[in-house]
Amino acid sequence: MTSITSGIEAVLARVEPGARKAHKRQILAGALVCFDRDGLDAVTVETIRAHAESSVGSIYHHFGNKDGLVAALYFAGLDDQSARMRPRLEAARDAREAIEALVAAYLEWVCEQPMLARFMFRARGSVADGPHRDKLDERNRGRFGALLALLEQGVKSGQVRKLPRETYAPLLIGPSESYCRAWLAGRVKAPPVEHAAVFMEAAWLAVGAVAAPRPASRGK
Amino acid sequence: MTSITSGIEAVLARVEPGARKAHKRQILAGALVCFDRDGLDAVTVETIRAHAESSVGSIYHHFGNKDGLVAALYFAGLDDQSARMRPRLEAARDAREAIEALVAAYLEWVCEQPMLARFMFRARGSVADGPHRDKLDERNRGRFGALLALLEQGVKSGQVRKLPRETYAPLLIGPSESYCRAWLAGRVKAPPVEHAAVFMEAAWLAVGAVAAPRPASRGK
DNA sequence: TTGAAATTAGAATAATGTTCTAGAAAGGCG
DNA sequence: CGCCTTTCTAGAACATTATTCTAATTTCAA
Repeated sequence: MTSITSGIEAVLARVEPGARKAHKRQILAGALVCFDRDGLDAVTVETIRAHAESSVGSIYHHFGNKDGLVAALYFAGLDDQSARMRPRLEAARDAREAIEALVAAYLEWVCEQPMLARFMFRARGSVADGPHRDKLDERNRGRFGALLALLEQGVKSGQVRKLPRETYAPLLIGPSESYCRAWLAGRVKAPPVEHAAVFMEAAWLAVGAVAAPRPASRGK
Repeated sequence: MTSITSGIEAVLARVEPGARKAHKRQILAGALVCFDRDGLDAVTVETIRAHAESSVGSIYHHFGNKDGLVAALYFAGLDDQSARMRPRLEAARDAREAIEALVAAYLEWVCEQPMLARFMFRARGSVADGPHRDKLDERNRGRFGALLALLEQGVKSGQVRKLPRETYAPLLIGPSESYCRAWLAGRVKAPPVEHAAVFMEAAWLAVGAVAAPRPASRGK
């Protein structure tokens, strides 16, 4: 039996490879299951210890504290998500392809790793506040840097509308994130990929320079 | 000195009115300040008690437990947000006006109540998981119900595109939420209202039936 | 004024995160 | 192989924090 738990093992095998770290991976995978079932706060270190058949000593040795464990899982997820997206973004030859690739890849990843995705939504605040804030910002810059460059280029060539730089990311992934959050919380049934076309098109409409430059009716 | 703390007093005065509840409001207002400064998890009941010059007995009497206090604050914020939006939504005579009112009102509210808004982003998970899940779902249905009806109507009259019902809300407020979250976390500087036009237009583009029915180019 | 209900108080308790010391396993190197 | 260093595991001890409990105190209506 090759472990049914979830696709998490594959993720961890890449982020924390090697036989030496089997136990560390076991703690992470077990903790994810606990977090998913009970929520971040409700899970105690003792719960994690029991689930991984480990000891508090091991847990603190590997992760420092509970937040450290949460952060490790979070960054593992972020890495996996990036790895899933990178090739598709790199294959894109223009802004529109890149945008559609971004949205599609994001939705697909969430559908493939629902546990991890749910965890990441829940843990985002904890990581963003904690001592890893800088690391997180840096990674996110890396993830969006290439895309923003393509967009700038698109602005010059007239394909992309000139908008405040900091609004591009929210416009592009905001709706997808919002829908995925609802799906992971069980508030809607249809898996995100089922609406991929909708969100891809919306992203392009928000940012692409379409037919009419502006309605421009300012009447109040 | 009419208390400088924040606009929170006005909010609480509506949600928990009366002289009898002055102490309860004081606990809530003080807790919000603590949460905002230190983060949800870092704040202890003792911190809250000290800040409100209260006692643990009072706190537990009024709120049951720490999560109860968090939930009370959360719903106070939700109520205030709804109250801020309702008149503007009701004034809208068609789908486009309603959508723009929704987005504008949301952005304005976040700018007026940044502490409360920041708190709500942080606490959403805790409330959505906890024993108030149903109450939260119900309120959110109420908030979007009227708008969805207007949208349905717009679909019939050809103003609004027919999209999967559950995608409207993410398309409309997803980008705004995403940007507000970034602003409240200090990752971007410009206040959300400064980009109101951008997000209003994006919302309409995502959902409104504009000029060309569809590009429909399916070439890969 | 008086009695019941609501509220406040804070000591006592229980749950949980974290530290610490000892020892076991792993891996290099003569 | 045998010694030594480093890494890892273990779980008891400790510290912090949420929560409970009982006894005052206040409020308000009759």
